[in-house]
Amino acid sequence: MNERSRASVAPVKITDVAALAGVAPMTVSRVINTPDRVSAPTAARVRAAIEQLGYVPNLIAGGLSSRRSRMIAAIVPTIASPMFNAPVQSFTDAVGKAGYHVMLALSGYTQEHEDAQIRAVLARRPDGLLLTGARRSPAIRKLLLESQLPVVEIWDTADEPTDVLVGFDHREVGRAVADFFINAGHTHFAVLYASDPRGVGRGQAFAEHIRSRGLPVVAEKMLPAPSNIADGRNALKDIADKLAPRTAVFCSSDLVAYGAMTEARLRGIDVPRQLAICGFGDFELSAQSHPSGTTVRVDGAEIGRVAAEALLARIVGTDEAARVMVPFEIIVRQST
Amino acid sequence: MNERSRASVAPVKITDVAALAGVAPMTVSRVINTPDRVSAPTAARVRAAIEQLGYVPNLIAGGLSSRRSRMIAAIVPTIASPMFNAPVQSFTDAVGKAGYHVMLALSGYTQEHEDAQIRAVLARRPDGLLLTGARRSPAIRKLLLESQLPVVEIWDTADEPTDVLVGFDHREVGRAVADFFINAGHTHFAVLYASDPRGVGRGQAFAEHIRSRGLPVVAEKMLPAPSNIADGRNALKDIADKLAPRTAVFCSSDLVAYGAMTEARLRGIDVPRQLAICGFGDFELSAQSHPSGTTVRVDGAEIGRVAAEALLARIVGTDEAARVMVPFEIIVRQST
DNA sequence: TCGCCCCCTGGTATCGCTACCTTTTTCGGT
DNA sequence: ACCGAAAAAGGTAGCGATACCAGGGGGCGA
Repeated sequence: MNERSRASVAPVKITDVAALAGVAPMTVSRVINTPDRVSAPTAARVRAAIEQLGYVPNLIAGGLSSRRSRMIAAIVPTIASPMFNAPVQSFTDAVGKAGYHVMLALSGYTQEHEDAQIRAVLARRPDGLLLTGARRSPAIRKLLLESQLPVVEIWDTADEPTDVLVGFDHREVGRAVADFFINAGHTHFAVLYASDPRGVGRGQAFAEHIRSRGLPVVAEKMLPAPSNIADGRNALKDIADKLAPRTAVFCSSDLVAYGAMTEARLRGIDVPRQLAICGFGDFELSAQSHPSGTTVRVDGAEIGRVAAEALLARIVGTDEAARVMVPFEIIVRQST
Repeated sequence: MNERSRASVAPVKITDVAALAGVAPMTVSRVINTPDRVSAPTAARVRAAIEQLGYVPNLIAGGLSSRRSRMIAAIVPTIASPMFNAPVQSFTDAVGKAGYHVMLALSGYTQEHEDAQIRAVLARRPDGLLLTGARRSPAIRKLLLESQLPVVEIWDTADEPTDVLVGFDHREVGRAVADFFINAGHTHFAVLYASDPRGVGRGQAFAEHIRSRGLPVVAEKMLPAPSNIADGRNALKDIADKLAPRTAVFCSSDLVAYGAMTEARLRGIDVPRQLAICGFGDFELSAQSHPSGTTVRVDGAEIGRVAAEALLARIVGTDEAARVMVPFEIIVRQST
């Protein structure tokens, strides 16, 4: 053990502050945590002592004592894709205002890794947990239920969520896009989707809905998750020979859609006249590219905010588990 | 205080495991933390007990006792821009392999907020700290130095970094791009840069270098930070009437560059013949858009990895403060 | 066979803070 | 002026783990 880094970070502890201010440690604790319960002159004296000594409270000790870590763990697949940025940022901001820090863990897109991350963060005794998606392995589900930890699952829906859920139905998105294309008069359809459970949900529901109307799905292709622009370009290359005029393609993310659109134009395929493209996520790129991209918009920031509210309510214990469905919306732009 | 959420998360503690396995708590601790120091049969018995009880160690208690939180705090301006994704992901992976969790905090682009975030995370007694940029307020610098906390600053350079530094010189980038444009035969120049210190560094160094060669900077415009595609489009709109033929514009990010390129093409300005554009960051968009975008590439993942290594070395106390400069590279594509 | 040393294990004392309860002080109402 | 309730402050006892030191047992060299 390294003496230097040990003794150093905060030699000043609450008893030092208390001694300097001439009060009991408990009073210093109150000044920090429940200032209302301390008289103004005492609080001022304590604050002066804190300032003078440069005291930084030790939340590890406080957490052990109070059994509250004031920390919420959030596990998302990745932050490399813009998809989860908005919810993570707004969630972080919202719980931050309530005095909680967020410990962010990245799960990739494999369940084993997510399970491992969940187990690992539980060792830090978070006061709450945000998870992406609503599919848990049985062992983890059991662990979470038994721990009675407040949990919010976002960005998906489920018949029996673990606890609180704030999301939407990806299959419904797929069907809505299918109807949108059908109503626009398209006669042939294709779908490119990432292999994560939610991308698959959107893509397969799209294809099923098309077929249930007796219409042809000329191409259905699965991409790696998370998928990017290059995946979209390559996928369009692969399916280009199957595209009839008036084909409409649904992509599981705006990046894939942008890639498909770029590749189509390079091949002389007119977008949207010969090929209509719809993405998902409403990334800035879709609004600002030319031609701009039709997409499905979900208010990620809203999801983060609502998830934070619901989880915080759950933490203080006032609310029962809630399930909030957030709307989605097809934003029609130039690519359709 | 809510009884339910209190008593629940882990009723099982180390003494329970010890009792079941018929050993002392200390031995259970050894099985978890230093398995080499426990005999195989004992370890097996303890592991069985852990399994049977579903014991999850309490890192808060362990952290208080050992004065090691096994946690590293990372503070970056934002994760909404792709800029910091790579370093954050690779840093997280690398320190994760060494058993550390990362607590990610977002500072926005204001120093006050960053200062507040630093103070807040110090209360959790991280074993190390990753900061973006190398400019600290005097109070924070003093706090960090006195705390002797291992710190790594990334993505910038400084004469006197707080501790370890892994980055590059943004002004050098600006000059390199200026030389690149000059050598390509451009006669007029423009620059669009975000108002964060590093964007300003790149942009102003570019402009100064151009002027020092006696050449004209026909437009110099500051954008909000973080800046996006729309900012790039608007900026090009604003400076369009100042653009002479053979003008070259340097943008402080690939998003701005892409926006500028999109807007230019909509206005019938030929890229790259009438207007050459260079961005910064080598986002996937630049490689995959058409025309593809010339940019400056910095290996963010490498920065994250090296920062992790250096910080971990610092934490175990073997290394002195290091300063690692990572290279950058101009990637020439179709926009120039 | 004896003794030294190392391997393994156990006991004790915190780590820094807060929950809980008790004591002291303040103050309005009559 | 007194009483009782409420506000303010203090004392004590952990929270759940690990550092540190001590002790017991077995292997190996003399």
